[in-house]
Amino acid sequence: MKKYLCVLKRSKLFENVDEADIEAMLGCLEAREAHFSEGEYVYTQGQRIERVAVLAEGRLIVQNDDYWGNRSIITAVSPGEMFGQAYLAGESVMNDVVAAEDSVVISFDAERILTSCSSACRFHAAVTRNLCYSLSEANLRLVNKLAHMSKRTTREKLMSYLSFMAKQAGSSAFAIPFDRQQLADFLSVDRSAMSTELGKMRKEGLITYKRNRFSLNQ
Amino acid sequence: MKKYLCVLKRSKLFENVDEADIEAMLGCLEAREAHFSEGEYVYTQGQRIERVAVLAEGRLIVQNDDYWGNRSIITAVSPGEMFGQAYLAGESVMNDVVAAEDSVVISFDAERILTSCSSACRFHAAVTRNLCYSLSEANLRLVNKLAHMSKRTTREKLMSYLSFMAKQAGSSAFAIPFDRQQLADFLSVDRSAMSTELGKMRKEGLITYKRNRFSLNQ
DNA sequence: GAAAGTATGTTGTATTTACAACGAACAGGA
DNA sequence: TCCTGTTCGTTGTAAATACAACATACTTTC
Repeated sequence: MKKYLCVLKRSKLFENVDEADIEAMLGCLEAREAHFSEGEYVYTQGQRIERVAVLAEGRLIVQNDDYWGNRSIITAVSPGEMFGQAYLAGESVMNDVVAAEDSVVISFDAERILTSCSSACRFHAAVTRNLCYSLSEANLRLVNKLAHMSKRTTREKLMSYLSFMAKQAGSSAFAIPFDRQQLADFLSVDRSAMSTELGKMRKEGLITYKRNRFSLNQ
Repeated sequence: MKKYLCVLKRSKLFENVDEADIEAMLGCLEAREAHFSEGEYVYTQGQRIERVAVLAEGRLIVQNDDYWGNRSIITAVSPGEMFGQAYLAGESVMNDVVAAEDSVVISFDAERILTSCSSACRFHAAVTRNLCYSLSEANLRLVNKLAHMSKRTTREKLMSYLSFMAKQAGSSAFAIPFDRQQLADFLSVDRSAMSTELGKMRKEGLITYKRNRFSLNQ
């Protein structure tokens, strides 16, 4: 497991913990290394996990098949990324996680992470905190995205998103981290329809923009 | 603060901790009681909080005004509910929280919750765990909702939601916790349009339903 | 600077959705 | 039973959106 310490160090779970300390904690956190060949399932729908995992090597796909067999890709997982932390509280997994390449996963016991141990394990508290921070940040991202997505029209979604970005930038002029296609995907709308709507909003004087630089008026 | 112990006990933050232990922890968690008159702001957009709060009495509205002054209600907070936990990691607040009635808020230092203390404070670890569980559950709820909402058409949203409920129930027949209007609001679609779409899906043999009892076919 | 590739904007049409209005089914109480 | 309010389904119309196809602008590469 030693060879993956540098990947673990890059993960949110072990932020501000250095490799030696991570290594010292592996036992305490009940770390396990698991190997998956391309196409193998890491988790399957219905399973209970109660572990938090970090991808050490390879690439995973989180996908969901509905009752009628329609598959949708929820997300991809790259090395250093954490997954499974949404199932801490014991809910059963609702998606399949499958290895898109030969992959190595290192997982930790959720209870152990949450249960503080003897002072011998100095950085245990840092890991607990990192886990909480990460969950908290994820919550915030999701709530914000949901706020935009729950608007009914393309224009409202855009106004919600652009307002948010302006607030975040603390200025009515700001850059967005998406190109048009990515923004459309993010807001779940059609790119060209969105482009048209942006055009209308500009014509009405609500906004001005060029490429990924926007400015809100009035 | 003693008079609110029974409300705190009902909150997710203090689940499985009894009143005496909560009282013993108040100091350690740096609990503060704050009173707000109707209309007063509990938090305002842009603020940094780094506290987790529980509403002890009254009612709060979490609302968001966009750049052009359009206000939207994000959620209401009832006594016993936790709020602010999405800002643990230090992000600044993106919404306004305003008292809809005269309200009492008890807040706790986020760092203190995450930092394990001497064994004198026996149930501190339980609170840390509760906070994590709560964040984890919220994440799961949000991700699932987002999965439904990011579908483009009403039919796809319905199929996604109904599939999810079937999986959760472990059966192709299940009840949903919403009436039609609530379901439409949850999926951000028009009730009557949704009703029509459900009718079509039934006619095509995909589903059968009566009131809030659904069954998936094929 | 020409060519190729990518990103963005525009247009017309087909489809989907929202909206409004109404009627049927159902539930609870007087 | 009748009355009342609520939920749910249906219909027609207006509006919004997706889709496809193409035009334009900008970038990169040679």
